[in-house]
Amino acid sequence: MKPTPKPIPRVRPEPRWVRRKEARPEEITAAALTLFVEKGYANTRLEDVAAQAGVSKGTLYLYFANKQELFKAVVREGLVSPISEVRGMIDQYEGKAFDLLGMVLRGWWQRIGSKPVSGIPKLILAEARNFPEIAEFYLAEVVRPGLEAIVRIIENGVAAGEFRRVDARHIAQLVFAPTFLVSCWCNSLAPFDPQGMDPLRIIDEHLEMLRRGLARDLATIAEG
Amino acid sequence: MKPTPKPIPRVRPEPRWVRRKEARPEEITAAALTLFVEKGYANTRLEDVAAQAGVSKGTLYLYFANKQELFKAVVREGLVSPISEVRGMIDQYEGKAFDLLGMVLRGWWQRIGSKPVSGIPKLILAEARNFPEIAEFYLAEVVRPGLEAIVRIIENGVAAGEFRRVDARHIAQLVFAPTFLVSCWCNSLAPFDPQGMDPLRIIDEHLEMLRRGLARDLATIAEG
DNA sequence: AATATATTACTGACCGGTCAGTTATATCTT
DNA sequence: AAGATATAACTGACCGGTCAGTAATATATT
Repeated sequence: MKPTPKPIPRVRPEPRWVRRKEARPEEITAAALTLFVEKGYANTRLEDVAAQAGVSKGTLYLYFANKQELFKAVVREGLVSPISEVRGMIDQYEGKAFDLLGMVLRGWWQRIGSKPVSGIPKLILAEARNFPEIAEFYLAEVVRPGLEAIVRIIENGVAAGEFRRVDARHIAQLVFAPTFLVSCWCNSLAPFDPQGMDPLRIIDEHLEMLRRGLARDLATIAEG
Repeated sequence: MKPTPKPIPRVRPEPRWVRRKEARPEEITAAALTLFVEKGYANTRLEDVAAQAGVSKGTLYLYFANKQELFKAVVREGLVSPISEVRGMIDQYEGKAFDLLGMVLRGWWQRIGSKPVSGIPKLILAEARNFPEIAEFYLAEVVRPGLEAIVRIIENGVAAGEFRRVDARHIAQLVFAPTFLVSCWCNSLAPFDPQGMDPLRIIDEHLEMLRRGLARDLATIAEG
């Protein structure tokens, strides 16, 4: 029988953990986003979130009051910066309304659609009835401002004589529709049918349809 | 103190319940659909489903092996008849491709979009990762056939010289996008913003955009 | 009486949330 | 510079409620 090995005294024993008060919240919300998107809210175990964030379950509760608050934090964090970015882009723009539409949609894919944040709409959708507070928040902070932004682009286009006279509100919803479809697809069915959708290509086709569908002067359609 | 009233012997005591072997399954799946759509899969208690179906919890298990099977049954049942209906409509059609597009989209709203079944896409979306089997089923039985149908309409339109030369597959996805948006909206955020969306109006605007966006002969655009 | 259908009462796994205890780090003392 | 002391970040075992699923029992139907 081997003698019990005497523990080797290490000069610099690696600590079991280190203090990282600043970094924790973001790491936790990032892990939570991943798991929420993958498994849904109810099916995500906080123990797994903790593990993925490299932390213990108890630690979660040092930073978030409970599961709901963690969920809210995930949503808020995921949306704040992207929105303000797009906002900035639109406000300081001068040029053809249609080109701005193109920048917004393609920018959306680059900064949101292709990133993990794109899973948030799916989450909201699924959990809206269970979290009225979040539904309201999402409506007020994302849906309405986003729609409003597109509405203004359309109205500018109409005013400039670039677009035909349309109901800007309904058209704005149609402008959004494909991005919504894409984000939902990528975060739920795509794993089962990888080649089923080509987001960038769809956005391009969508833009072409918008160009033709919105044109006031039919002669300009051929130019594209 | 009143004497405890002697129970009145009834000639025809109403039965506490009656056998309704045939009717149960549908009633149960209908109740389940309602609750699943409202609360999500995990958050729906079978006890509540049973109550809503006017039955006790144990009875559920006479007709469905477990919660998952009930869920699958809900999805399957909700999709079988609507799909075959739309199928029939498309197969036996002769006429302008664009008009058929209009019939399909407006028919979708009448028979699906405005009905409880419209909540199913939301469910699939939310639970796809947890139910690979259902995801596959939905892809195979709904998404691909549905897309294929639209693709054929577009291709016919192109072949007939009615539409410009387009990539039918991507356009088909764009055709679907607004219906998807509408069905998700109605079943999650609409309760918090009732006037936020007017489905029929959106479909009409969408059709107008399609008419212009797909037209080969620009002269025909003005006709609409 | 026999069987199918339904109810009721129960079980046990699971997981959100808690908290007593542990360990890394900062500060004080010599 | 080297302990000694204090603080707060972190851990993980545990508790309690919830709910899917089951077993035992009752009622309807033939």
